[in-house]
Amino acid sequence: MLFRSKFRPFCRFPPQLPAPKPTISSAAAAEAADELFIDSSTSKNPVREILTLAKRGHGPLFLPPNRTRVDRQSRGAGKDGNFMDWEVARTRLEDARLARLETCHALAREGRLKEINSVLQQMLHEEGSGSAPSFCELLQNNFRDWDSCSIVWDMLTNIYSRLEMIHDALYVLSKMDSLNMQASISTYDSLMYNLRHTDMVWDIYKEIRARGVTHSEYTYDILIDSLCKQQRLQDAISFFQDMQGRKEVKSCNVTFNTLMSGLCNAGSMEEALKLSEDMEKDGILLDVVAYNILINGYRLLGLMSEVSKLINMMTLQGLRPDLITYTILITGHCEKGDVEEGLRVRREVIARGIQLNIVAYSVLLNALFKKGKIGEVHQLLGEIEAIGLHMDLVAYSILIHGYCKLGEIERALQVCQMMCSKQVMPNSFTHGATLSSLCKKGMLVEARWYLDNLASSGQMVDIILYNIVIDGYAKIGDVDGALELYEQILKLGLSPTIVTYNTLIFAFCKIEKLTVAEHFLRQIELNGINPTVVTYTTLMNAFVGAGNTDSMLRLFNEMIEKAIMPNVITYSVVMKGLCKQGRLQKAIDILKDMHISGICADQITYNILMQGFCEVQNIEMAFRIHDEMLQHNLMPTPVTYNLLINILCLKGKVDCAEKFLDSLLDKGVRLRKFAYTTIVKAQCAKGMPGKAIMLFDKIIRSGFEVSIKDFSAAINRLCKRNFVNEATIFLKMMLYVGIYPDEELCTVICSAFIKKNELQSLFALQAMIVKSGILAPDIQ
DNA sequence: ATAGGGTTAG
Repeated sequence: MLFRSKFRPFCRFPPQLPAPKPTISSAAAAEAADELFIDSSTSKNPVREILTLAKRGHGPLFLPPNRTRVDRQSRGAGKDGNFMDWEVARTRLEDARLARLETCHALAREGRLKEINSVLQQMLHEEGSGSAPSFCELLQNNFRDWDSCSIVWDMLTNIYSRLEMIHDALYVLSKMDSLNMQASISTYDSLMYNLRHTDMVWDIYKEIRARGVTHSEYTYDILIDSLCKQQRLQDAISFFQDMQGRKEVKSCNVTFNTLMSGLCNAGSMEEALKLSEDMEKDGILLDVVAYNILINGYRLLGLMSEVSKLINMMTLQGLRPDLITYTILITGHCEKGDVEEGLRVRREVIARGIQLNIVAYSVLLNALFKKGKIGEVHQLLGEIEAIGLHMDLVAYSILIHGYCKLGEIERALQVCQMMCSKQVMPNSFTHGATLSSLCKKGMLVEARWYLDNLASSGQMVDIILYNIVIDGYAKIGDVDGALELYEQILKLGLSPTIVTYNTLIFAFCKIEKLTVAEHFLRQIELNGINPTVVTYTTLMNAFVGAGNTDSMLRLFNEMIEKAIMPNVITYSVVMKGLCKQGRLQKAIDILKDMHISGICADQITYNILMQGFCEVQNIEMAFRIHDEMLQHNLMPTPVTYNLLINILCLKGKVDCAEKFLDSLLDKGVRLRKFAYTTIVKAQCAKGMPGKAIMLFDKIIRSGFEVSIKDFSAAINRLCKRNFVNEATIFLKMMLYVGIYPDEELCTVICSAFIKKNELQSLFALQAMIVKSGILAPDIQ
């Protein structure tokens, strides 16, 4: 390095020009580099800090290592043979187990159930799943004659079930059966609860009845909830009605509400309403909880008018809507994108003397983040603090996610540290935020490292975290990375979801391996996994990108045949393909189809259609589409304006373009730099240098970051048309903002000076070139 | 028994 700086070689290597003095663009590049850790020694990058903290293992993003498995250590030591041989280790382990089981039996004799509970929980947690057979053997061989043994067996089943080691629980249960021991109702309840998504629940219930075990206050609720979860709505209703008919138990509100909740969450409002009417006919009135369940059902369906109707109805019945009612209402408004209305309800609730809790605030915070209303986020946070509400895991996760999405990773880190200091520990949701922002920045090495660290430190990693990182690989076109992580998922025994598969299909599309992508679709179908609208839309879009509209239409027909409903994105892709083929009328027909089937076209849909018309230079249609957007209450996007301004300039209507731009600025519309520079270029090309200079000045003063390319585009066009003085003004503006011309641009300007015989300017420029070191020493 | 947070396609 030292050698090279002292003795520059006399040849043109390296072939690039030396780096210019600090300029706007290089400063931006430095910032970008900083963000991307290129300069790792000096950067004080917040993401790096997160990672460093995480690396230390006790950083705020990682749970303390309290999940280490005690037995692993002793087994490892035994295998190494350093301290004792394997046989000794095994014996010690078994001794320890026996000692603990003995403790349990002794405690059982004294009825100290809570203590048995904690001993067993600790032990089963350490042993993990698959340990039931060895425990059964120990119990059978060593504790047969203890009078308290059936309590221990029952609790063993119970704890396995509660720790979600369901196979072990069922194993112990079957052993109990063979030893003529009876499980308790709370164990049966727990088993039913953990098997609520399967039809085994019914088998367990039958066993309870066959054995004459008395049900608990939860048994029927668990059963009804389970039947609803398995979409056996009619069975759930019949069971409830039977139960009432038998008068075996007084049908209490809780059981009825459980059924209502199951029906509403299974999307069956009709059944729920019918049931509630039947109940009212029998003189049983709905309580606030029942109303809330129904109201939430309507919210889930997006039917806010029905929500309001029910709130009125409950008020007429003399029931007072509670905080949960209002939270559902606020959530509904926020989901519709109307945070203002959500905030209005909040004011109303407070005026009625009801204090919002952290759940209601979380809903509002999440919605405000999604709208980017950071000022109001901080206002609400201030309110939360003033009231003295404590932030919980969900609230913190919303903050972390929100800040990450806005790119404010420092803030996210601060929140993370804050929550850890308050003993609120991050979970999978929280980690997802960090992982997505790392992936979004293209920092896949870091994301992967972070994910692997979470997995190896025994923390909860779920399929969504893997999906996030697989998508990160897909987005940068690293299919190998994506596939390798996919294999990892399978090795870990996690089940990939359709999102995983869609993401992998996207990865193949991204690197233009469309045959492979479609083959992958066929493979997942063969494995009994149903593709979704996203699967098809991803592939269809890739075919459009490859210029293969026919294949796109083939897939579109295929999804229709399979009754997979296309959405606004699917239709937009179809329109894009048709536009590419020049079938513009057909594209408009699709837009009409969308309206008929009740799918609202959005800005991107219109932009695609507009682009189609711009490509054939049909200004009238382009503007008609713009008007239609406004008629549909859709705010055009920067892309819309870029398209319109570009088409005006392309057709030589430069003044028109400038007037349009001014009218937009008057309306307070934010435009991208492209809209301005398009007009500047057209003005330069059309011989309107004065206007170009004025507009360019406006660009700079509006705070846009201008690049050498923007200047070159103007100067090249001006020089070509002999506007040398005006080109010089651009050059001066350029130097003023700290950008130096490159070799190519210098050549253009010098040639123009020579052509016009402006030698004085030529010399001045050459002097500047030498002074600033724009050109390499050997050609000066 | 009722309310809040994370992943994919234009």
